[in-house]
Amino acid sequence: MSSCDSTLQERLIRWFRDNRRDLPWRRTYDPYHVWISEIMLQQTQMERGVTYFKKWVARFPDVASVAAASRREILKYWEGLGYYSRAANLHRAAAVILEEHGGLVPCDYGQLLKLPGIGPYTAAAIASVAGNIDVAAVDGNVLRVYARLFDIASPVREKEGNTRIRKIADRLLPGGQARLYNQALMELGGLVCTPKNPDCESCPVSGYCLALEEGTVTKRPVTGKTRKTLEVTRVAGLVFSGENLLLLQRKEEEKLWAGLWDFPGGEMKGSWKKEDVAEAIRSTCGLAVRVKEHLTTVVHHYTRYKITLHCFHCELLADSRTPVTENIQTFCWIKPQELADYPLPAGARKIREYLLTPNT
DNA sequence: AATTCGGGGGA
DNA sequence: TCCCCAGAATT
Repeated sequence: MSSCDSTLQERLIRWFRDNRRDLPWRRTYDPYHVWISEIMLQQTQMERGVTYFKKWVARFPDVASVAAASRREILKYWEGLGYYSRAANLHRAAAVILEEHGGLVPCDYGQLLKLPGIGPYTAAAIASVAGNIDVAAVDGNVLRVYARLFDIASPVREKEGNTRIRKIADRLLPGGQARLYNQALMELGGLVCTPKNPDCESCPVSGYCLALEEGTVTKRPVTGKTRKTLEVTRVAGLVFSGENLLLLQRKEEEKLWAGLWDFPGGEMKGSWKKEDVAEAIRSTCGLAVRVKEHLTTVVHHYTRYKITLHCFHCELLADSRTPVTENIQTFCWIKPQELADYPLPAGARKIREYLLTPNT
């Protein structure tokens, strides 16, 4: 349009200066803070990320404190945030940073990329936001903003569209201002150029937006095909031996909920009865139990799964022995109140709430 | 290139 | 219900 009296970059940066959210890591841009925030914000919405970030830095003020902590405590501070491999990789990376970088998070793109859990986006984000290094950081927000600004008709998550946008991002990056410009793009995507109901009226660069001009804003970005929801049935046993409750730790090698603690049980195919629950517990940890009453059923969703988790009160049979650790990392017998000390997956957390909430 | 990994929020 | 979120690692 003809009313552009300043560049796209100037407008975005000015808008960012005036409208940016007051986020904790934006106070000093400490590389350690930026690193933690970027890992936490992967596939995670800002508000949740900020909550976890504040708790995290209060307990772990620097790289050395992360490296010195136990995996269990690391996971406890990650509990509920999901994608737990992020926490494991963060823990491993802290050891590398302590050993090879003197405990200081590097701001070099290549060095960052070598660290566990840091890919192309996160390396670029830390280098530019913490170090103001000239490198474009392309996340989901940036894909969306550029797909609209340039009316990109090819799917942004596939090679052609993705490559086009990355070239645009490299070309438009204003030298010496990567810290402000990259954040401005992402902030615009988060506050104005949102997936649904974008607020084009208050967009500082609407005069540059081809999709707005073509009337295709709601069609951009083009996304790939979606998959349908899968329903999964799981069972969990609260196995009591007197006052003590059995809790298992999942193996570090597990893909799902690695290293987290959980109740014995597992996925059930097709129909199932109490005998199947007992068998699931036996196959998990080798214990023989009597399945007593059904206690509660919790439902939770993640990605494209809908998990229905049935929970049963179980009693350890007198002739049963100690748990077998072939399929688990380890186990412990605890008082129900001590469940608060262990990092649990969402389903088990809901069972914990059920157990620890009076009158239910 | 396609899958998998959690969980919550918003429409 | 479906899609999205400051993606990375694996297959």
